[in-house]
Amino acid sequence: MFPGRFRANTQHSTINGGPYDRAVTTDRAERSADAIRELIVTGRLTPGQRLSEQAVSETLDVSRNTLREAFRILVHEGLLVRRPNAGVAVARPTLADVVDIYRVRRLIEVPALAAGDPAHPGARTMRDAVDAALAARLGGDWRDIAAANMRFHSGIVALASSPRLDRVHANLSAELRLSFGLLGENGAFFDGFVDRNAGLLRRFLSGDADGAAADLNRYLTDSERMLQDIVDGAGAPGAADTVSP
Amino acid sequence: MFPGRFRANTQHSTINGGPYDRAVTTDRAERSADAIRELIVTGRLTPGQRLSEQAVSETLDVSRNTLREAFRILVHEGLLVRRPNAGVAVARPTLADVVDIYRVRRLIEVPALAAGDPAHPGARTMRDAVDAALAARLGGDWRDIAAANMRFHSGIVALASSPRLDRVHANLSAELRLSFGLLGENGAFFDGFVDRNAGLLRRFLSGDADGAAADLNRYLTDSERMLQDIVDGAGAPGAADTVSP
DNA sequence: CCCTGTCGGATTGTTCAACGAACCTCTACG
DNA sequence: CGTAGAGGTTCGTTGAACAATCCGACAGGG
Repeated sequence: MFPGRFRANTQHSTINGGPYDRAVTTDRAERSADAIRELIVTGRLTPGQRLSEQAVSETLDVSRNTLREAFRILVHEGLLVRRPNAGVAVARPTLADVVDIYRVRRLIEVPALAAGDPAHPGARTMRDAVDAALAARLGGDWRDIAAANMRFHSGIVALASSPRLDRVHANLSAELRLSFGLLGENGAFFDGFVDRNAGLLRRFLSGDADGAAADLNRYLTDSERMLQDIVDGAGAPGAADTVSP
Repeated sequence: MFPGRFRANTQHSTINGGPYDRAVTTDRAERSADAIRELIVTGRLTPGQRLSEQAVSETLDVSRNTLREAFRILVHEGLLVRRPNAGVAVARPTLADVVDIYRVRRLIEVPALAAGDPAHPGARTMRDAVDAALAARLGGDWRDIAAANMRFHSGIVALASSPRLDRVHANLSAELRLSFGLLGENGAFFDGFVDRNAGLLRRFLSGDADGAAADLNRYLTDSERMLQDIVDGAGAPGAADTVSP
């Protein structure tokens, strides 16, 4: 009705455009969910923080009803939790959650790698991710390293060529990054893993899938232990919630 | 001090069949989703069938907005598919879907059983499910057998004590039951598996977890092949689909 | 001082009505 | 026979409204 309504067209398809540019973006609720998910996994929303429907709907410029659909998605993914009549808040991963996430990761990733084919497109993803991680380490932003690391592991899962495994794993990654948020600036954490990933990849590409899988298993064990320590250490505050950036 | 601590968890376990009152999910959208899911997995809504927002909202006696939240959940679970500006329809599982579902099932169930402890509560679920299946076979309704069979396998997964695996597996079960809908009345399908489950369970309880896991592996292979034939036979008409009663 | 019960404001859960836009169908025309 | 329109139907999204519930402040008693 009013010009103010329209907004954020950006990549949005024009009125008609090519028939093929849709299917990816449309759908305001999904886009809102993407935006909020991004805020969560990048740590700009912290665990326990409450999200007011009105405030967020104004920020994202969508109606409350549409936003509620977005919340449904994120609650279903486990990134948000809902309390009856008290709205939603960013999930607060517990130690048990971290353990569980790693258990599932191990179950998915290790067999995928052990049975993987170095010629599979997923291997390309892994290679690119390692390169990106090496470059990011020079750049100095540990967030970039973390992102590349995640891509590396999603490449491993891709080796299985299973849409459902990809989906589940993507979800686990998001939950994990939510836990990473507790890292704060303490992300030197990842540096040691970059080389291990590179070695693992070399081994895999050379045909030693079983050896690579064994490497991965150790990696997951070590990584889990480190993350457990972090979550455990940061799990007591009790004070949380309420927006206030 | 901790009036309402948000904690990630509680997606009520849908294992229990009885619609007991218990702190009912006082959440209309979720309840609506449950109702629709039930219609889908019991075959009263057939693959490809379109769901009108207005019609369904009147049937369930909820507003269109609330129903849209329920649709979001089910789309996310893969039981409904959404076409832009054309609403939602019941998903139409393809052969690739069945293959993928079984791949993930195998990945989850076999290790869970192999590493399972006969003293775990999940074993009790398995035992009860076998008993129920044997009873249902006398009763004659193959749907009861199918339901018991599903409970048996969810018991296997429960052995792993992983909330996330439980959730994923429950979702797979729902998708599978959606495929079963194609069975029509042709469900003698399951009869042969009841005894196999019983044998598998006996083996597991006697301490031979590895042998039981091997049984399970064969079971999944056979079951998958049978289901593939069914889906293949029912999905024949060209690549294009569209409902066409 | 701390605990407890109550009250008002704020937020959520849910519904309704509305409107543009996209789709589907059926017709009329070349 | 095929195609272009017209019209109806449904979706996508919004804004407003109301009851139910929760949260925080406040007052009173131990």
